[in-house]
Amino acid sequence: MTSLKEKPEQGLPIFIAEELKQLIDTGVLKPGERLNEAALALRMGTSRGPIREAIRLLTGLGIVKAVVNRGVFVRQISVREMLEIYELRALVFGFAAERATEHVTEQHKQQFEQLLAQMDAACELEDADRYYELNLQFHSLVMRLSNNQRAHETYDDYVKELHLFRRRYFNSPGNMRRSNNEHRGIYEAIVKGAKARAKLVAERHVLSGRQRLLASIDDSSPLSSQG
Amino acid sequence: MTSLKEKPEQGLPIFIAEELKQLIDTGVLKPGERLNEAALALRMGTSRGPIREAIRLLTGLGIVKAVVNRGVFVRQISVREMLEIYELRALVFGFAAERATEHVTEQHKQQFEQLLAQMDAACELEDADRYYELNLQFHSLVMRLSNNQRAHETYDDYVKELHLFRRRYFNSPGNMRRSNNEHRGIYEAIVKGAKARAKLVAERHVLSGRQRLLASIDDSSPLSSQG
DNA sequence: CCATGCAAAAGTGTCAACACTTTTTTAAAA
DNA sequence: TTTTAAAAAAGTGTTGACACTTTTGCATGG
Repeated sequence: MTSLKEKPEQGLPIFIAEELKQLIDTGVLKPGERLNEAALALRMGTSRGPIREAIRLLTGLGIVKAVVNRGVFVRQISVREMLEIYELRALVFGFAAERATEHVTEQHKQQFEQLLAQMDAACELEDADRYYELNLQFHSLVMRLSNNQRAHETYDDYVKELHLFRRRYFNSPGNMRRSNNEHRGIYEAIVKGAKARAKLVAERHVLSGRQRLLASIDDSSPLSSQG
Repeated sequence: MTSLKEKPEQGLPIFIAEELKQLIDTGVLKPGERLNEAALALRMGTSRGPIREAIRLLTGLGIVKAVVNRGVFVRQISVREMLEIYELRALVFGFAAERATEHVTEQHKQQFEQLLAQMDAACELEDADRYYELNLQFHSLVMRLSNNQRAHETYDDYVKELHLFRRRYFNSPGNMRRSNNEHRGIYEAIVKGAKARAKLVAERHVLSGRQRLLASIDDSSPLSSQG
């Protein structure tokens, strides 16, 4: 698949780490699964050294978990952990929305309105993939307007981590429409400069996402803890 | 200094990473300084392999920054970054204080009061080291009562990261007293169950710490950005 | 048939050597 | 004296080999 046709301009281990992240994100490597160094080395066309370094990077990032003499495993997120991360994500998003009231410009308003219109269109077409992509952009715009780069990075990390929890989002058309209504509420509060309201609706938007996910797992999934 | 007299029960690279963290925390390795693999290997009594893995771990943790073919450097935090982290730290601490109102018990109250009394004593004795230690415990207790383990970890990470910024805290007796008054305010709001107030005073407590630090650097330090 | 223990296989941990890049030193030319 | 280029030194990047640990599979005995 990816045997170094592309050249690692930034260092082989970093390149491999990116590849591994992708393998994990796309579900090729599933949570709880062990990463076989020799097999990965063969696959990537390198020796085990860079593979090990890449894996250590991911360990530091919290994406995999190492057990001495037994290998590293793709991290499994417990329901409790997921709930905790959602709480923090809501907190940071609320913070950003509040701050966004201070930094939003006419240009940003146009971007917002364009995104909202496009998301409406995606709702009509029931195009979940497109909606998902636009949704990311909307959140990213809010985070950018927080004027706190670190908060933006943290938020993205939370989203990625929550991705580890469940592979695929099921956005029913109904959910998409409801979600975009919430987006409108956030946008309107931001342009009005209604700080407290922006914060509140932004927090609630994330937490309602959590609620939907939570509702969709109540019955199935044992979901071990590990950690 | 630490040439493997102690045995790495958890894996050599992890052990080395801990050592390196300590060297950085204690200022032996200063921000911006390069980590020499061969020298470290010699010092730790191992080969370069485990050293490199340890360094990758630290890279993932954001403690050092790697540049290809030129080595890794102890991370330097810019003023802007410091301010951003302080904002997030305040946010998380406020969140925890609010949640703490829901989980505080009689036993915790006793712990709080003991800590506050001990900090008062440290103020009287002008024992900054002792105060610092107790201060950490106070914050840790609040974070524990948030009932969000991840938030606790995040908070600790922020504190450690801010430590990278300036080696030594200068807590003048006046600052210590003021700080502990704020602690009392937080505690009282928590036991009263005054959520909004607990959140507010907790946030302000962190931000006033930021203000003090900021005031102490205004004149000196160029403090490059790097990144 | 199940339990126990031994041996082979698979896999991780560490190392020393070599390749390549960057930095420093040295020396010659302007 | 300053500039420039080449050689040497220092340092990072990668590899294959070997040591050690864990797992697997098989055979033996109950």
